[in-house]
Amino acid sequence: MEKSTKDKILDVALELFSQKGYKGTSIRMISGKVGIRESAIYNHFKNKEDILDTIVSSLASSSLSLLISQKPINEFALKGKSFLREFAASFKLLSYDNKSEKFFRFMMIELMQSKKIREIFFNDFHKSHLKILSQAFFIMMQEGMIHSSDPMLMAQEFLSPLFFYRMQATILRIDKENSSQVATLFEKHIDFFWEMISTG
Amino acid sequence: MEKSTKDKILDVALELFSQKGYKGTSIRMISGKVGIRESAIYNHFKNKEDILDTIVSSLASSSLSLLISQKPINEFALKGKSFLREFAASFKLLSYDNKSEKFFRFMMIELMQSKKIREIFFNDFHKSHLKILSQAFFIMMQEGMIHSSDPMLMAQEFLSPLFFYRMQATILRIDKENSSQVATLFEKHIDFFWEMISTG
DNA sequence: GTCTATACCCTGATAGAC
DNA sequence: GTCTATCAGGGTATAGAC
Repeated sequence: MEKSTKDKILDVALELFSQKGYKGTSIRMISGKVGIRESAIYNHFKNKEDILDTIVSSLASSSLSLLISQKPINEFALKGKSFLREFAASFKLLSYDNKSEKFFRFMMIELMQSKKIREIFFNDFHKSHLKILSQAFFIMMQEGMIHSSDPMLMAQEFLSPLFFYRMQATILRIDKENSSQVATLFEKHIDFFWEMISTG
Repeated sequence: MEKSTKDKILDVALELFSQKGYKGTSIRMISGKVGIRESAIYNHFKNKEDILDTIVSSLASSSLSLLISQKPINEFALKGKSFLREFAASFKLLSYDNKSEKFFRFMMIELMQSKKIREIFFNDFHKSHLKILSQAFFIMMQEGMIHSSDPMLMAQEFLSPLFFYRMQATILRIDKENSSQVATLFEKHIDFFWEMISTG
């Protein structure tokens, strides 16, 4: 199965967008890497923005929240520390998934420049994670598994390091520097956090 | 005291760089906002990159670490929670300082695109904060003020939310949305964190 | 679906008059 | 120190042949 030209364009565009941002990537560069002329791009996409929109709408909704929100949250929350471990593992895995990683890099570049990306970041990315986590912490509190506190604050406090460690790992890997030390922080975060909140 | 043309150029350039990034800002836009012709820019700076370098070298070293590393770290660390409160307050204040805020936005845009900015982020920004915090936590552990743990991990766990909350506040303010809810997170973070680590 | 050719705009930068 | 004039290069996009 050969990849269609359209898919090749999308792959190359995501690659370049994640390295140089939207404005820093030219139709010329995309077509050159795909192996066609600039004008041939316009047989597949209306214009440059159309390429971007296609990529964004296919990658915007976080695969993490989809993964978890399949079943009712109770089943997960009652697993306590294991739930947090699984959540963090999914989060960490995303930074090793090729497309997710590239989209994350692109999102970071555009976050301060594009309102559309900011909305995706908050709605699809951030809020959906906070919702799952705060619900889970609420249940854990009810069950007496963890100390009582504001579940939403706890969710923020739990999620922030995961985001920051992912960002650090991404940055280090750009320069092909060793990111294994940062990678261990994901697991250490779980141990540290659980140690602090658990009633055990 | 009138501002010199050179300073006007630097101010306008930082403003635009923080909104559109380095590549997205043209000499024409800068000169236009300053009120001179493109060519007049070159009487003050060798080229576009020279403008950037001047800005970066004047804003790179975080004012926060300078503020704190004046005195030996012991004096601060022994204050326990108050030290953390002061640290977070300085961190929060930076996001309300006009130039610091603009430089932060610029740094976020360029983090995935420029190796130079990545080095500044890690060396001037991140590592210096981690060093201060880990030293402070180490002292607090010795004094029995907080539970024993890995001081560097604790520093990472303490700093990550501060960074993430600052980033959220910055993003919200771009769209002129209400950031007061995020602003309270800085203080809540201190209470939450201290509650967890203190032996009291 | 891809090509050549072309239109037109924006970019950073320089030369030389004032 | 600022201006006008000018340049080469790269940007998006379209028309029309194959």
